Amino acid sequence: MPTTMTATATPQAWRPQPAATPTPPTASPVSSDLLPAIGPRMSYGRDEEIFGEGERADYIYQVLEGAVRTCRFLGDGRRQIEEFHLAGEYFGLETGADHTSTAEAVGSATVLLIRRSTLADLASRDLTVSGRLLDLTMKGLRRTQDHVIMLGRKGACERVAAFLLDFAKRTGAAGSISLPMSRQDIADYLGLTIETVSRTLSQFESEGVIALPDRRSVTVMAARRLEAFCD
Amino acid sequence: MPTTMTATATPQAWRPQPAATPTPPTASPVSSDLLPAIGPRMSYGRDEEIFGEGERADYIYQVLEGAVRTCRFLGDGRRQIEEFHLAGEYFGLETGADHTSTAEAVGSATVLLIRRSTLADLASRDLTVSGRLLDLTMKGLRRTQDHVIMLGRKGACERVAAFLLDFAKRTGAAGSISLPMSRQDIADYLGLTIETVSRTLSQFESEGVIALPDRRSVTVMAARRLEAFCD
DNA sequence: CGAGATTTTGAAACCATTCAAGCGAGGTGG
DNA sequence: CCACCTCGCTTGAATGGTTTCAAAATCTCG
Repeated sequence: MPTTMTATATPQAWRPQPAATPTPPTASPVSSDLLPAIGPRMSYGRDEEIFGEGERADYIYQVLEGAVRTCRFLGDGRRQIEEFHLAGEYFGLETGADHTSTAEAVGSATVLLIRRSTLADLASRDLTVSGRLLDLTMKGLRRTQDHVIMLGRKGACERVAAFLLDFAKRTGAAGSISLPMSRQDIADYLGLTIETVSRTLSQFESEGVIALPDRRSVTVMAARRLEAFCD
Repeated sequence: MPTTMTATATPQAWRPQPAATPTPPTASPVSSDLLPAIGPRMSYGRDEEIFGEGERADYIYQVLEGAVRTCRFLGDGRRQIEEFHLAGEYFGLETGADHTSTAEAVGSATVLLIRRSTLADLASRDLTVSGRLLDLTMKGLRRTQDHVIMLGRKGACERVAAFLLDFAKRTGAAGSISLPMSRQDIADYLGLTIETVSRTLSQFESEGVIALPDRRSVTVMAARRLEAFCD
């Protein structure tokens, strides 16, 4: 399956080097709502890289605004998005010294940086922190396992339906979903091609299961019927 | 891709109810080499269930002998194996109250049971334990992410090649690999059908990359060439 | 309004699956 | 001990879902 060329022509389309400069760390520390840690903020523009695979992992991150995608690349450019991280969610936790994935802003995004050494320090004193960290990691593992069964055993319709429902649930959008990511992002998350994603959405629309008001919105008309596609 | 019926005819073939009775917990506690925890042992026969999805997760487990598979099922019987756990490895860690996967013995297997409450207790006192637990979980997450990119973006040859190399590496088998699992297990791990796995192995053999002395053995003749298939 | 990028749609090709048959090892009973 | 049966695996042929290739349509933004 020498699959998907992730991008059309220019790599910059989906893996752009920071042409726009990231907002430098602000002095104003903001306390995180989940971990009692503080740190600087950073803002990124659409498709900007937050960290790259192989870079040193000195921080972990929490999304404050926007959405972030973590992904990995195969030698020939094939891309697999591991997860979309929405406001409030954490990403960039590593067990080793380096990042094993790349993180990029899906649209404009602001993230909170938490120094790993600070966190380790904190966790060694406060049991709730280390517990929270473990819980967070396990929840991530669970989600990734869901991803595995989807990619391993589900067809295109099931994948797209599951994606829409999951996204609706996570954003708390009752009915109308606003998608921050492109079709290519969705395809690379679902292990499909952009064409298949588009066709599947069109099919759902023609069946009256969803409506597609514009390119970045999906209205769920019949959640029940969508669920029936999931498995 | 209304895929793979996991089993041929009888569900018992791959999800047999314990006809053979599991060995009841032994009185002799055995200390674990990784976590300073002790507990009873249990032995299981081929394809016997260790715990089922939805059951209460009172223990975590370490493989002492043999191999264990953790998997999940879709409504229509499709199966996805999440991981094969070999001697020394842990499985069954959960963040919630219940197991989210099913665990079964691949062949005969012996496992060490570690009571979750005991472990939690231990972790709350000993920082090395809680750290070890987090590390373990993160390593599991990393492996699952590897699984995701494989299922999402790799073709059949790449999957089988990667599986063989990973298994060889984990068992420390230089050259000759002894597979405890069936072709169906491999297929359900790789998100393929049994026929595709078989064909791919035959192809590798005909190309001189591997040899297949018997059904449960693989000899890697040209590791370098096998690696080239991986991505 | 025009140019480029993204998305949709169509047709053809391809890879993996499905369906089906044959092979071979292991176990059982005569 | 061998015939016979079963089960797992292999192999072949046909089908089909997804991808690939190509082009039209739509949106975005200067």
